[in-house]
Amino acid sequence: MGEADGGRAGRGMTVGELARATGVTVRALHHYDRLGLLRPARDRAGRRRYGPAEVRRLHQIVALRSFGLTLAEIGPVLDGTGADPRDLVRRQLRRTEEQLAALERLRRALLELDAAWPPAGSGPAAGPPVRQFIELIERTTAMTEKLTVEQFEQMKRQRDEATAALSPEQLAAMQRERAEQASKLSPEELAAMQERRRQLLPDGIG
Amino acid sequence: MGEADGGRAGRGMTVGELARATGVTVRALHHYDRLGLLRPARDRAGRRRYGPAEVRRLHQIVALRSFGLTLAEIGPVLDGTGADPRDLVRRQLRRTEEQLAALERLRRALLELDAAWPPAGSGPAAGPPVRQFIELIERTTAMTEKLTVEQFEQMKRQRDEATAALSPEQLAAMQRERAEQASKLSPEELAAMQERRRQLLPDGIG
DNA sequence: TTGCTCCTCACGTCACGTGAGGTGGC
DNA sequence: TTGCTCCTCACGTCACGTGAGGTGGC
Repeated sequence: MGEADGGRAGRGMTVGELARATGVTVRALHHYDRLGLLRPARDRAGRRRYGPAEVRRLHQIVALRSFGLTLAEIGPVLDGTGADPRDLVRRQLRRTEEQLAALERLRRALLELDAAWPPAGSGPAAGPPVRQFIELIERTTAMTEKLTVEQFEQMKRQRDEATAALSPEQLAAMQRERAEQASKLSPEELAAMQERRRQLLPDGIG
Repeated sequence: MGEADGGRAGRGMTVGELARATGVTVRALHHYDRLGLLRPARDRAGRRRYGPAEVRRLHQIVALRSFGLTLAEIGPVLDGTGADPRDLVRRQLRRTEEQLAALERLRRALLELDAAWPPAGSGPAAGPPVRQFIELIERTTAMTEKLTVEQFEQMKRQRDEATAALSPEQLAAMQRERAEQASKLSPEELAAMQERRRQLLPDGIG
């Protein structure tokens, strides 16, 4: 037995066959081979031949990768020489939750930005949208350091100029949008934003 | 005027100074320079000198980066030659929400995995934790393709072997954990999991 | 002989980190 | 003269994608 299959399958699948069967690209399989993560046998012509054991290992690799492990972590785990898998799972969980928290902050900031946008139909008098965009971001973003007095004055001047260029209708629309945006935030979030702004003011102002 | 400041500040800040002032690393500033994103003047010795305009631009870069824009996107935006910023914000929002959805699926999977863990105090008879880990993952993971009959038989055999190696107490504990895990899922999620498993079965089985 | 698959370099991606080796101003 | 900061290469990161140029089996 072992030759009853015609000899071809007995030597295992080629990269292309395995790639088609699993959805993992040929290049990825080359990559895993080079890393020593998944080393198939070679036929006389030097081509990779994947047997059942390698196929199984590939499925494991794909599974572990889908759980967010790096390739460097996967090798030791599969060989049983890595850390306690349960710790690994919990570490992954912590990593994931940190990323989730960061993404949720980003999402909230983008929503704020979108909501604070000047009204759409305000015409060409609204000025170049790019400048408004930048200013909006500078106003929305929490800067890491306290503003200098000059920076503060400059921002004020620019804001005043921008405001002066708006029609009364636009001003009203902006105020409405701001109020609407504020209504979406919890009291705690509102307080946090105001505190953030306060802390950005140079000493002796506000 | 312009020389009243002593000449030094008049030529702007050095990279090191700017780095210390903003928290952006010297290497990053070099990087932005090379990309053409933030090109300071040079003094006679060839050193970078950042004036107020460059400092301001840096703040804008940092702000846009914090919103998830790539450096390649930031340049055009700041120069006003990019796409409509509002579209950009909304695209970012969509990207972010997709990433959030993916991370939430991952989190849920990791929680399932952690909850399905064999009891801790079950002693050395529980077998090498790594093997259990792998099996657990193979059972938990949604594979992309239908299992072959042989794969299915192999999985069954392995599961039976693993089960046979467990003490009655361990078996009971595992069943309890599974029930507990199931109770955390909504009826829809449970149905989806069962459907997923059904679809993995080879034709003619189950 | 023509396709098809396979092979091995080797550069590119993204936003820098991290030396390596050398120079100029206080 | 000693530090300190600055400079420009240039490789490394992470998991491959994407050609480039060549070979072997049906």
